[in-house]
Amino acid sequence: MNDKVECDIRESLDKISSRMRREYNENLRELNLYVGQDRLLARLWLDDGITQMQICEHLKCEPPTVTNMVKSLEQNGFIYRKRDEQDARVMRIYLTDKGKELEKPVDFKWKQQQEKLLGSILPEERLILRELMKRIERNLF
Amino acid sequence: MNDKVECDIRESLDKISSRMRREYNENLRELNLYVGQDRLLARLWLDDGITQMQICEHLKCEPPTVTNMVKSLEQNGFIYRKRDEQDARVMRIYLTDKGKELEKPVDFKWKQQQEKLLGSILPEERLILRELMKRIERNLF
DNA sequence: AATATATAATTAGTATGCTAACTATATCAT
DNA sequence: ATGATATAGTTAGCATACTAATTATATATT
Repeated sequence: MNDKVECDIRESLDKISSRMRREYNENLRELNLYVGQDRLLARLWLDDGITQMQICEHLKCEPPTVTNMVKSLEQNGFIYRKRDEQDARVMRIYLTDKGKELEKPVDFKWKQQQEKLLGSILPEERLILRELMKRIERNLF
Repeated sequence: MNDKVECDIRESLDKISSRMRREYNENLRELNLYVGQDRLLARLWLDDGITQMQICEHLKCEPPTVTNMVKSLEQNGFIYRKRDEQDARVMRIYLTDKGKELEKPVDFKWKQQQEKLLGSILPEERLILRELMKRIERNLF
C-alpha cells in the first residue's frame, strides 16, 4: 500500500464523515440541540437516571465535556440533575417531559440523515471505501 | 435494524476513531506538530507551492482554518508564504528545508499508528464494525 | 479514629475548526 | 471605462471537547 493511496483513503473518510456530521448537526439545530447532546439524550432514552460518569463511558468523552453538556441541556429544560442519595459525590441525570418528547423527532432526523448519507457518497469514494473495508476485513477478521 | 443496534454502531465507530486519532495526535506532538497540520504538510510533500484555496479543497476545511494552520506552521519554520505573481489575491505555500525533513518521521509515525490501531480494536467492536460494513456494502455497492 | 488514597464532578484555560463579515484583487457586462 | 459581481484570504467571535487543577465525598490503611 503506497502513501498516495493511504492519503486518499484518509482524506476520503474525513470528507464522508464531515459531510455526514454537518448535515445531521443542521438537523439537530432545528430541534434546539447542539452536537453531542443528541447522543447524551439517546443514552437517557435507554437508561434514565444514569450518572455523569456512566455518560462519560457511553459517550467516550471526558467529565468536563459531560458537565458542560448537562449544564446546557438543563438550561434548555430537557433534563434535570439530582444528587444520588447513597453517594453524595454522584449526580444522576433524568429526562424532563420536554426531553422525553424529543425522542421521536431526533430518531426521525437520524434515519433521514442516514438515507441522505447513503445517497451522497460519490462513486469514486465508494471504491476507496470498499478498498479500505477489504483491508480492514483482511487484517481483523 | 433497531435503534439499539444503530446506537451501538455509532458509538463504537466514534470510540474506534477517537482512540485512533488520540494516539496519532500524541505522536505528532512529539514532532512539534498540531492536529491537522500533518495533513497540510502531507499535501505539500505531494504538491509544493499550492494555494490556500487548493489546501482547503484537499483538506475539506474552510479558509479560516487554513489561514490559522498556515500561520502556525510558518511561525514554527516548516513553511513559508509567497504571493502569486500572476494573481495578487493568491498566496502560495512552500516547504522550508525543516518542513521537508519531517516527511520521513511523520510517515513512520502514521504506519506505527496503523499497526497499533489494528491491534487495539476489541473483538466485540470488530463484530459491530463487520455488521456496519455489511450494511454499507448492501446499500452502496 | 486519623490519615492516605480514590472517585465524581466542577472550574479554568486551551486547541481545533466553524460561520459571518470584511479587505483586496480580478473579471464580467454594459 | 466603469460599475457589478466573483474570488482569495483575513479577522473576529463562537462551538465543541480536551487537559490540569480543584473541591467534595467515600473508602482503605494503619
